[in-house]
Amino acid sequence: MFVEPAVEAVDALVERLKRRGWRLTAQRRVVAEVLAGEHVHLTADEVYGRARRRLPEISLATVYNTLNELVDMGEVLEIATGDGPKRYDPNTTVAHHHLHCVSCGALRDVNPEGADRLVLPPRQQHGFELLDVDIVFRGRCPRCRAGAVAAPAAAG
Amino acid sequence: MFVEPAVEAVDALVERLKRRGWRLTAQRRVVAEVLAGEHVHLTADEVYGRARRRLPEISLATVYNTLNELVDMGEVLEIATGDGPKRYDPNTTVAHHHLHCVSCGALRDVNPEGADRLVLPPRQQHGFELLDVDIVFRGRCPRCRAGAVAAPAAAG
DNA sequence: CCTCCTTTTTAGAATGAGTCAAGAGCAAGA
DNA sequence: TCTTGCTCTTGACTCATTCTAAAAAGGAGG
Repeated sequence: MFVEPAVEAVDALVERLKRRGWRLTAQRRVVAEVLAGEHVHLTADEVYGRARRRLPEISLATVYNTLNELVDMGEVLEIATGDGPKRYDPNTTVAHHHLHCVSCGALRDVNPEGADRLVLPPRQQHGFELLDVDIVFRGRCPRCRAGAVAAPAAAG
Repeated sequence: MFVEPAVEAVDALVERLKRRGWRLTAQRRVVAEVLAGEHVHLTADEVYGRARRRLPEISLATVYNTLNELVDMGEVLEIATGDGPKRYDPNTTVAHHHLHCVSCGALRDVNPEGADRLVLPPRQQHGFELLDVDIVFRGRCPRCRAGAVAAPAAAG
């Protein structure tokens, strides 16, 4: 039998949110569940689509509001890849980086080797206060390598 | 006397473009000069503003068209940082990465140590055909660290 | 259960970056 | 000069995202 892969993640997320005193409404729960239940990173519109299957009355504005609240709380990471809309990544507890398909925009988590040995010499910091590093590998996903024209699919 | 720092870069760029058979019009020249003459990375709108000082009739669409042509030709790199509009980086000859101010959006070139030792193990490539890697250090630039409220300045 | 007050949701308008299309303007060659 | 083919401009358009104002839903106190 098939076990939904991220039930624990969803529960943990919901737990953390409740502990913060965040009022857990039906809409917010659905958005959180959709996000945490996926192993790929969705756009706001994709979240909206999936959320509507469970809660047809939900509005796009609420999806945006909820996503932004989650981002502000540090529970979700917002990733802009340049082509197309932002994508949302619920995996903030484990440090990781990304692999991005330049053709369809799909985004996956990866943990490159050597990321911890990456340093910016003080000489090159130009007086910046450093906060963190983002590493994005760019490439073409299997689906886009196969099919000539890459229909911007739901980010496999 | 003061020597404009990037005259050579501009000339080299213009040379390469002519060699490709790209018709060098007044508008295109101005856009190329503005881009290559800056040591920071400008948004399309900033390029437009600077270009208009030299050629007041130039239109924003032409700036976008020219920037996109330069990007397609591989002469300029397009960088989307997530907050705000894309920025354009004329330095494509030397491999480099970026330092991004999360507050005002300013973008600088850097060459972190250890970037060459960064690898994505095959196990984690998920069948992607890898093209390249983008490393972005995020932080706060001196100007934004100083002034409390960061006016989105012209990317110092 | 009712009332008051706050928070959340909603629909739709508004914004901003970027693109597109149609006509006007030029440059070069016949 | 005329034609042909780029290139430029204007303004309308798209798309992602945010804003606004009003309706709805909770929750606390009576």
